[in-house]
Amino acid sequence: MTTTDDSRHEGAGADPLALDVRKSAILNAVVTEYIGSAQPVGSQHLMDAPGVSVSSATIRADMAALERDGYLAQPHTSAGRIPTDKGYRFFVDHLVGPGALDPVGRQQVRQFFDHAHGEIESMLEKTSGLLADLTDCTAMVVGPSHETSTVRSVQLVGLGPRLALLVVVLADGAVQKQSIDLAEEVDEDRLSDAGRHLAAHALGHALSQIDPTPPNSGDPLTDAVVAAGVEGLRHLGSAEAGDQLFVGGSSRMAAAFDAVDTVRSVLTILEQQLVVVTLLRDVLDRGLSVAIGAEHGVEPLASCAVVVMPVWVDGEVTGTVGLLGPTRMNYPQALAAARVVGNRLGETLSESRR
Amino acid sequence: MTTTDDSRHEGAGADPLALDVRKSAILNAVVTEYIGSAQPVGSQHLMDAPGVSVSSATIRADMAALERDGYLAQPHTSAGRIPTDKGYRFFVDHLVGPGALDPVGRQQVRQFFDHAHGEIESMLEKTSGLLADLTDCTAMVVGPSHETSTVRSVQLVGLGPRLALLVVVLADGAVQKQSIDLAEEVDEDRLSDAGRHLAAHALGHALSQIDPTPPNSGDPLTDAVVAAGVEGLRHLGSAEAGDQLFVGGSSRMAAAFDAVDTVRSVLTILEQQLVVVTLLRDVLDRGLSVAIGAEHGVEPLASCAVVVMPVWVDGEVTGTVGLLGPTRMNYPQALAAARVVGNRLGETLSESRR
DNA sequence: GTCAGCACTCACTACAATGGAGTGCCAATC
DNA sequence: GATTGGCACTCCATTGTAGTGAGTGCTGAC
Repeated sequence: MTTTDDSRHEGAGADPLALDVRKSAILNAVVTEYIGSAQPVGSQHLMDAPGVSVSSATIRADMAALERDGYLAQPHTSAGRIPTDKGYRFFVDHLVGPGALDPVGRQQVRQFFDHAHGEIESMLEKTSGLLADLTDCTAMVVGPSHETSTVRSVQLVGLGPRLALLVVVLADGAVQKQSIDLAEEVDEDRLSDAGRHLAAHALGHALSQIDPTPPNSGDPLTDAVVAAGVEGLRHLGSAEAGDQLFVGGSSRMAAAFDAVDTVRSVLTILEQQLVVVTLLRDVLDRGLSVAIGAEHGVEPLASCAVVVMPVWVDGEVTGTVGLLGPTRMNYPQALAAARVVGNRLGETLSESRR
Repeated sequence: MTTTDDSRHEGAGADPLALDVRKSAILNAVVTEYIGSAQPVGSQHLMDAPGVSVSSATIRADMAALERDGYLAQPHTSAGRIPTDKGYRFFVDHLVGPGALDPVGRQQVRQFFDHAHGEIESMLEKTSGLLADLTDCTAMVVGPSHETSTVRSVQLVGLGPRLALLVVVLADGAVQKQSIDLAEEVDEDRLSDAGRHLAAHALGHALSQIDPTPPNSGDPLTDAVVAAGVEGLRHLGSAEAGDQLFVGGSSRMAAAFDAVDTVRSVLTILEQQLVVVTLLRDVLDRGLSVAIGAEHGVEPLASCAVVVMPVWVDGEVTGTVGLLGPTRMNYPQALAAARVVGNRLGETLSESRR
């Protein structure tokens, strides 16, 4: 009797997230089952789940308790149970292993990154496609922020009498540009002259750490152009320039929901780069790798979950990979895929920096 | 009596697309009504349509004839009629005026292009958003092809011991890049030397018209780098490099159809840049500005129509704007919006070339 | 605490009945 | 002879009525 007493105390502990061993197993089984079938799960189906070797009646009692505690919900009286956001949260937090990618997926990832080359943008774009393929979710990839990347080359190109284009190549191979309006007419020679001064001033520095006051060259017009160029450089390195976002597999959202309205509102969100980037950053800042339902503050995504992984380049977090799917998405698979792809992406980017 | 005889002859002419004045009016009314309501249109509702001042019985007879000729279809026996692709085609081909944008839309367009500035990519991206807003369709914008644009600046930047980045600025402000694998290790000095040779060779020429055999410089290693650079340039100018496509408002497709499956297959197509660009080009090449249903060969878009307008820059067609919607889209509005936006976009791009 | 048994709930399906929008046809009319 | 009002007909959509079955909560026995 003492043993049963013990387990009962375990279940009734102060921590609202602590659960009976069996209840936990049941919850796990419900989530797993529901992720696969998208149908409410009844007590009968759970009898042969691992860690649950009791009768359906007992399971029913436990499920009723789980519902009372907010982990499960019933669409209607005579239906099975589906997990609530809280239920998914418990599932994710108490996942045993880190989850591994299936062999086929691992092969895909290896093949992709072994052949990855060329422009960074197209690689990130393709990475989002890869992630979407692996997980059947919509994938989001935020490119390395340019604040910390060092300048490899700076050039001023005249486009019109009072219009110049500032072209910057960063160490990671990213090319940024910024049009610069000139107050006065500047001839080609003086422009390239200013370009050289600008290069001398900025080369080798991170975009965000460029001294806002360049040294005087002696010629006021050149100085003005250089100053405009420095301003442009700093703007490119500032947060306003915005990180580039690549969304892949948005069509998967249409397969995930059967309500057209939901699909529409989710797609609308995905069209707003700023919202998506902010969402991913927020989740990461809160130290989470999964945000379920209402946990992220974006109203129209209430029936969605987000999986986020940082991308480490040379010991710094400079990018993000993310997945968006219905709350009943396959979390183990999604987490594994995001982790693996995020890591390999970071490695690949680190290599190309050298 | 002769007058009625005349009108009958008109309707029974050899041209299968020629129609009775009244039948034509009825068809017009059906299309207009159906575009608005998405519901099959009955004979009663057409009695007060302009150009149709006859009883419902007469309308019924005409509608039966129109169905026999393939312009209309009936979902089922006791329902109203909906237009077939052929019906839409007639509607589009016999539209009276060129159709004008509503004042609000016109204001939006004016405001947009008056404030348009900066990088060409972000402008095209925003243009696709504008078009989607104006028409409630998904908008596609294909940027100016780079084949004909002249080279304003060429630069070689070393990224690694055997990796260089070719950065090209074109006259329209587009920046292109291409990574170049070098067979041997090349130091910074020699690289910039090769860059100067490359620039001297390519500056002022259109990307596609660069002489594939640059003059010898005397130094074999430099020559090798220059040759690789020329190849890179020609690749950028070739069709393979692909035109850049911007898709805006893809969420509108979810609102247009109520079958989730349709939405998914359409979104899947929209994710394939090459397919979309090819589709737009094909339609334009066939001299059409509208392709309805099966007219474009893309199977999954069978329930969609495409509206295409060329973008003229300095007397040449270099880009495309397009709209994708259900076959029951608002053609007059879509055509007007695409025409206006395409024209203004062309003007804006032409200006920035100077 | 666990379990078999039992009554109960409620979505889902099938089926018939009804209403109505719309059609096709025909005889009368202009 | 084109047009029209009248009329029978068709068939979708809606409603109502069981019947079915999956699933639940409860209870008393072990």
